[in-house]
Amino acid sequence: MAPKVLMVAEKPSIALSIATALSGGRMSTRRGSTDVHQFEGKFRGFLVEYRVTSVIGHVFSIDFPPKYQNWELTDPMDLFDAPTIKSESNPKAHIRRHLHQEARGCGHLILWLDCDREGENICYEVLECSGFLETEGKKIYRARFSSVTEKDILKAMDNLAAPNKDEALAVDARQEIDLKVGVAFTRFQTRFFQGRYGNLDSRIISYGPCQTPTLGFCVQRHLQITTFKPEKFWSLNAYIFKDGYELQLDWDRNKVFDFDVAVMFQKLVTDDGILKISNLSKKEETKTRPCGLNTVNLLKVASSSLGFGPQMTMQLAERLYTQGFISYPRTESTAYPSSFDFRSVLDAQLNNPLWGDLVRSLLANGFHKPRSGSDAGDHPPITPMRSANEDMLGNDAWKLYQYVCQHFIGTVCPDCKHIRTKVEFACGGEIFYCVGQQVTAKGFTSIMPWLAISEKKLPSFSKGDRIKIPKVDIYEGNTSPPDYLSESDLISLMEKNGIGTDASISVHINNICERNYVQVTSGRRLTPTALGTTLIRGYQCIDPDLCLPEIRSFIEQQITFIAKGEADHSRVVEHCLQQFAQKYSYFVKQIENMDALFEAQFSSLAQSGRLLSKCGKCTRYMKYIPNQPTRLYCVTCEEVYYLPQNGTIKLYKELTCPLDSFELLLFSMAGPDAKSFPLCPYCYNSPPFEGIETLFGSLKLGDSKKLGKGAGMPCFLCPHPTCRHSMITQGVCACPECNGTLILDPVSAPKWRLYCNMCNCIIFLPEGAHRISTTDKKCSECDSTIIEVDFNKKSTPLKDGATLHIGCILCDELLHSLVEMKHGKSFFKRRGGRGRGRRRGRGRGRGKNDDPKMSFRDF
DNA sequence: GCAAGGTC
Repeated sequence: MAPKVLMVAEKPSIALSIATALSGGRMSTRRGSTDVHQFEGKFRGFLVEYRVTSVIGHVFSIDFPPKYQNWELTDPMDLFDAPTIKSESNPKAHIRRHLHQEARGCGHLILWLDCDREGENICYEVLECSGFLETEGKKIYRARFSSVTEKDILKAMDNLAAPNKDEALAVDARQEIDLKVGVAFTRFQTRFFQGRYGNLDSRIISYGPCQTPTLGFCVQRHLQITTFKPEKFWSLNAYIFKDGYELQLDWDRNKVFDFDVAVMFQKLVTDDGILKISNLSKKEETKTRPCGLNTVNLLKVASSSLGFGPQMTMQLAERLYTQGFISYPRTESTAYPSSFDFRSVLDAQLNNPLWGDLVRSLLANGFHKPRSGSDAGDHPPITPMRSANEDMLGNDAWKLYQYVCQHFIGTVCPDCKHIRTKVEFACGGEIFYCVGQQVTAKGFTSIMPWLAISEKKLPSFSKGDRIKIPKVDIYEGNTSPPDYLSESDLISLMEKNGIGTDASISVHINNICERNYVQVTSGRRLTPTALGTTLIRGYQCIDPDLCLPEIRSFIEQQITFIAKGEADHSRVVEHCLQQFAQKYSYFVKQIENMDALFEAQFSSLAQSGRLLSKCGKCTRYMKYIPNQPTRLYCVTCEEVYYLPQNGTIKLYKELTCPLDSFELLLFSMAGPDAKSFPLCPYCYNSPPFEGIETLFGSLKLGDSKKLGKGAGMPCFLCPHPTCRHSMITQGVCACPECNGTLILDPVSAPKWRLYCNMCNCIIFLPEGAHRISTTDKKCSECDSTIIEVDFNKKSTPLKDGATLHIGCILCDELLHSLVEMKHGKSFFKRRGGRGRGRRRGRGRGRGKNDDPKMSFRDF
């Protein structure tokens, strides 16, 4: 059997290109987590079976172990020294399993990951999954390629190298530093400010080495605008009449800031009264055609000309790419590889009704190669692939596609040529001028008309001409502040300062919008909110480094030492984290300074909200703060009680919680089939239990997510992960002892307890009860309400959907006779010896029954 | 619930 060679690319499309190039299109494709292309071919002189597949970006992502996931119990400072774990980024895709399976039986592995640091890091993720590192005799190769053309792929196959561990480690370092710094600061400031002010409407107050400097740019501009002091200025406008029309001349000094000086110059000019043409220049200028389109430029144009935000642009571009209309949309490069086939790209556009003619003439008369740009070694510039029309793509995607086409055609068009004429006039020692423009060759501007040169004709002048000045006006103006940063300006700043990458710039901008730090206003300009501004001003007064772009470049520079093999990975990480931990600790100490700014900006809880329900501690009414996060604030106790979000809240039957005397509330979820449930604000905010034995084993903190399917719905009411409170339809009935109201203990699951709010009687229900409701039946013995209990299938020997009807909680003997199941079988064994006259105990005491399952009180 | 980076 032929030896097997496995090849792994970063994304399915590259795997396909590689397989097609190496097999000449003669391969078979197997579906899997990602497609596997198989074919036979030569490798180092031997006939082998190739398998080409891919990952989908990073296989793993980094996080903290579960122990550190609880915000309440983890000091963010400890995160700097915490261990980290890597888990599959997308467990559902089963990439790890896929690679492991495909690697079986393969003696050679060729890594075709993108040729950048991230790609190098993914190489080692692939190595880990494939088991290639552990097995002796298996060969690992790294293909280095700058494009996925057949030529480049074959060249890479002839020059296989080894993966670069240092570059991979540099990425590991960045991941760990970003995680620890971001999460520590985010948790601290979120917990500090969250709920502290009434009109502070953000649930998460995040911090990150990319998003925060991005916000910093927007706020910096905002501060320039708000602190701007307009200044008066004056300028001279000279007018002449020539060839029958009036022409305004510009003043060489542009403007002066002293009115008397302006008047003096005006006098000098009017006293002279004659303009002499002192200089006349005429030269041909070139406006060069564009170079290839990269992601950043696409985002800028889409925002400024098409009105699409970066997030939307990337979504549209992604769709156009997966449908084969454009090439890969995440690229830094503006230069095409030398072997690029421009002709076939143009061929695909021949039938376009808008630019087909232009393309035809370019193909017939020869076209230019694009202006040389920069080759980042990642992917070629964004280029149209298949031809399309508006009906195929839909309005927005069509606009973006159209731009990509126009830009591409522009890159292969001639440059635009124009003649610029400048006439200079001297008068009274001052110089005035006017400029004319005449286009001689439209070049690429015919397909990109928004870049066209506007023509301006001038009358004919000759050097030495003397012209009488009819009037010289003084124009008075005010200097004006700059406008808010446009998205396009911000993208430029981010690119210039190395914030984010082609793939992540849009995410950072989206982040600061979603976190309510900035708002997109007309013309896609970014206006910081009070929260955004206050945060940045806060960093500026505690530690300005925290919001400067240098914080990113510092990390990049440090990890570059690792990538170049100049420094040890763990020492660099340790050094960086030590510095950030120091910054963190200083920030925590100084947070009061930031809080002072918040206090000035936001209203205190005592000033906001309306009175809603009574506090169980001081019995006074607490305030309901409707701004997110919605919460109650007790002005007397100065305590905050968070409420479930995204719904409405009102008093619940004026009942109080038996555990803490807080008034119960009724929460109704939003939406058409909104559910409602009662809750106690105090219990809802109580810390969760740890180590409790549940239906699902011993429970640890942070386990609630793991319970997953089959565990039923988690509780909306309390933080207890196994509480099934949300499923209770009616949790109250009459107490058999005193006819008071029985209320479910909100934190007692899975052992439901009923409390009586009058006599403090406690009644335990059988374990596993997960839904409790009152019925309209009455106990014949004592006239108490009969309640109904549903059991979870996991917790009882009952069949699915079984229901246990329980009789009167007090009168034991009735219990037996009332037991029935929906599926016809009895849950309780029929036994003798129980009957009237048994002890009618109350409370927690364990009864002496033959069968412990028999009595509620035995649980 | 938190970062930034891949990719879909």
